Amino acid sequence: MMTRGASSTARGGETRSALLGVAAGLLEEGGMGAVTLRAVGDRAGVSRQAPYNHFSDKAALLGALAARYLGRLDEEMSGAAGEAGEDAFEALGAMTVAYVRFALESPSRYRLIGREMSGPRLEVHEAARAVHERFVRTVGACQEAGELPGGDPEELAAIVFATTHGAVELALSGHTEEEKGLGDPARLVRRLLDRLRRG
Amino acid sequence: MMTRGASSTARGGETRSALLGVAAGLLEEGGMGAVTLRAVGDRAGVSRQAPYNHFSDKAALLGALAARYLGRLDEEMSGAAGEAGEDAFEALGAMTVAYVRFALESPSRYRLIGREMSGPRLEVHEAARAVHERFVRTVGACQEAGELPGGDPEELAAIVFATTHGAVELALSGHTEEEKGLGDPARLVRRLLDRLRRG
DNA sequence: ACCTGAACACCGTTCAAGT
DNA sequence: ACCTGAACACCGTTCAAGT
Repeated sequence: MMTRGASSTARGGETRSALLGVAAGLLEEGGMGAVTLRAVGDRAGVSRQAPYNHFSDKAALLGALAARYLGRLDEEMSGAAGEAGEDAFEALGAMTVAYVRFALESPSRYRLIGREMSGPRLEVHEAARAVHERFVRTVGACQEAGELPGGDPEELAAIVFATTHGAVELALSGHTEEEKGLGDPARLVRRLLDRLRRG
Repeated sequence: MMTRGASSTARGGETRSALLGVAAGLLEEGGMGAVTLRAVGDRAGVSRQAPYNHFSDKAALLGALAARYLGRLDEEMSGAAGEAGEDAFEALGAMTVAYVRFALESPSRYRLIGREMSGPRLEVHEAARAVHERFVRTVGACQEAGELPGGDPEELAAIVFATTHGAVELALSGHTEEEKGLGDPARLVRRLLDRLRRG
């Protein structure tokens, strides 16, 4: 029994979350083009105007979705680093693997994040910042453990992150030589890390 | 005097090229959202249906535009490498600088290219291949000159290219620390090259 | 071969009105 | 506070018809 006015829909951010879930489903099933406010409303079982009660416009909904995805990415990176054990270098490697897996699991999802990252929405940038800082901390730990060369950890982390992101983009656009294993972004990043370690 | 039927518009791919030019103008002025087939037709002084006589649909026009941009990027990279002189390492650096400049000069243009690169259009992939191969050749020259460590030039080029692309993305999304100079992708790539050379 | 003008289906967004 | 239903402006695309 519910305490105040039973209703199959709405109340207390319930529909808001449902709308985001529906949008995520549409995105991962049919790509960016399938994410339509009308389709979101239909599948959520509400009217066309209803989404506007929870998001100021479509861009706001997409921003909220991207932020949610970034939160999940951060969790998965954190989990992967934890499972990798104590060695900082292995933790960094596991993080990049988790990042790559997250991206390849659903390119549409990854593209949405990329799209929103160059937008102005605050929640997106805050969520991205968490991921970025995790990279910097782990790279710093590698340097302290003597597993990566010194210098500004921000700079080294930027290089590692840029390469990871770039390698994913290369893989998603099919511009990598499969037979050489360059099609696997995780492997490419690992090669970079190995080269940096030796240097 | 024209030889066969004077006309201020059309004939022999003239309008096709004009449509592409108009689309480029709209893109660089107002971003992706401003590129509308209707707006293209209007500004080119033709009807709404006219663009369909030259492109099967909007995606085809965007693909052609991306391919044209990639051609220009390749030319600018080639020019920059030439001006850098004989040293292969300097040529590689100049190429990455040209790449970064091209991207930052017009983010909308760069984003269109990125968008189309993960699409299926052949002309886009061929144009991208030229840029990619230029990177590989120059990296190979650096290795032969002993200015970069050995190993598969494809792999090393992929790392350099991925980092360049990733650094640009970082800069465009504002996730770089300006005060440390990490906001400049060219500088970040230079740091990577220096680290690889020393290694 | 290339063009115009009208039409269709679809989308984001807003308004007026209900509870 | 949250919802529905109708409407408006805009877009990609197609059709019928002209030269």
